[in-house]
Amino acid sequence: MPRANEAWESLMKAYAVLMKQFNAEDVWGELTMREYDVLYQLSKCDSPLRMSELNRHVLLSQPALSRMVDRLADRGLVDRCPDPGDRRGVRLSLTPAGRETQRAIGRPHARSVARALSVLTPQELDQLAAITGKLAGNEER
Amino acid sequence: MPRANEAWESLMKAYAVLMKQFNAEDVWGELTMREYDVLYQLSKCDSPLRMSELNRHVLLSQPALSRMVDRLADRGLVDRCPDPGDRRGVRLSLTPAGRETQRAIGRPHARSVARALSVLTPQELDQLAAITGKLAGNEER
DNA sequence: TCAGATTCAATGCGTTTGCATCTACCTTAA
DNA sequence: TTAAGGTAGATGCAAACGCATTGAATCTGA
Repeated sequence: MPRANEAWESLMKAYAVLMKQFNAEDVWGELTMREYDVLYQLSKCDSPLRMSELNRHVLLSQPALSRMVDRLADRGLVDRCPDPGDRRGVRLSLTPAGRETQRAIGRPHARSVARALSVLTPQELDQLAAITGKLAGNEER
Repeated sequence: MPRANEAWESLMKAYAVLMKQFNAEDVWGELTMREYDVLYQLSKCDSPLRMSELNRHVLLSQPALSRMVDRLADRGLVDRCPDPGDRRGVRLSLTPAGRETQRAIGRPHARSVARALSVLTPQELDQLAAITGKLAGNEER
C-alpha cells in the first residue's frame, strides 16, 4: 500500500513537470492547452461525440466543458448539432478549420512529447502505456 | 516516436480518470483537491518551503499559488513568514491546524489511492514509480 | 399511460485562474 | 558605490471555473 501511494505520487509529479514543460512551449497559438485537448479528443473520433462522452476524457466539470464548447463553436472550430436520436443530447465534431488548427498545433506538440519521453527506452514506453492503460480501464467501483 | 505519444496519451488518460474518481470521493471536506495538494507538499518538507519551490511542484501559475497561499494563511492552515536570508522571499510551513487537516484528509485519500492502484501488481507499481520518476527527473530542455 | 426518477446539457453566480505588470530586493560589475 | 539586470512574490483585471440549479427529454414501473 505505501508502494501504491509512492507510485501515484510519482505519476502526479511526472504529470505536473511535463505539463508545465509543454505549457511553456511556444506552440499553442490561439488555444489554451485545455482547448487543444478538447480538439484533440474530437480529432480522434470520426463519428460525432456526445458532450457527456467527451466530458469523460477531459478534466473539466460539465458546465465548464459546455461553455468551452460554446466558445470553440463561436470561433468556428467545433460543430455542435442536436442529436436526432436523443433530443436532449448534442453531437460534437470538428469543423474543417478545427481539424486544421488541431493538426497545426498537434504536430509540433507531438514532437515535444516525443522529445520529453526520449529518456525512456522502448521497453519502458511499452510498460508505461500498458500500466497506465490498466489504470484507466478500472473506471468504476 | 508514435510509441512515446501513445504512452503519454495513456498516462494523461489514467491521470484524468483517477483524478475524477478521487475528486468524486467524499473525503475533501473544506478543501479543494488543489488546496489539499498544497498542504500535502508542505507536509512533506519539515523545513519551510519557498514559494517558488512549492510552485515547482504544484500545477498552478505563480499568481494563483500566491493567492491560494493567501487564503490558506487566512484560514489558519499555512504559516507565511518572511525569509530572513532573502527579504523578497517567503517561508511557508503548515500550522498545527494545517498539519492536522492534511492528515485527516490524507488518510482516507491514501486509502482511495491504494484501492485504485490495486489493479496493478507489485512489480507494476515499482515499474510505474521508476518510469515516472525518470520522466520527472528530466526537467529541462 | 402516466407520474416519478434519471439523464443531458445550459445557465446564474460567486470564486479562482492566468496574463501582464508592479514593487521590492538581491547580484554583478564598472 | 551605484547603475543595470535579474529574481521573488503580490496585485489589477478580464476570462474561465465549479457548484448548484434549471429546463427539457427519456426511461421505468405500477
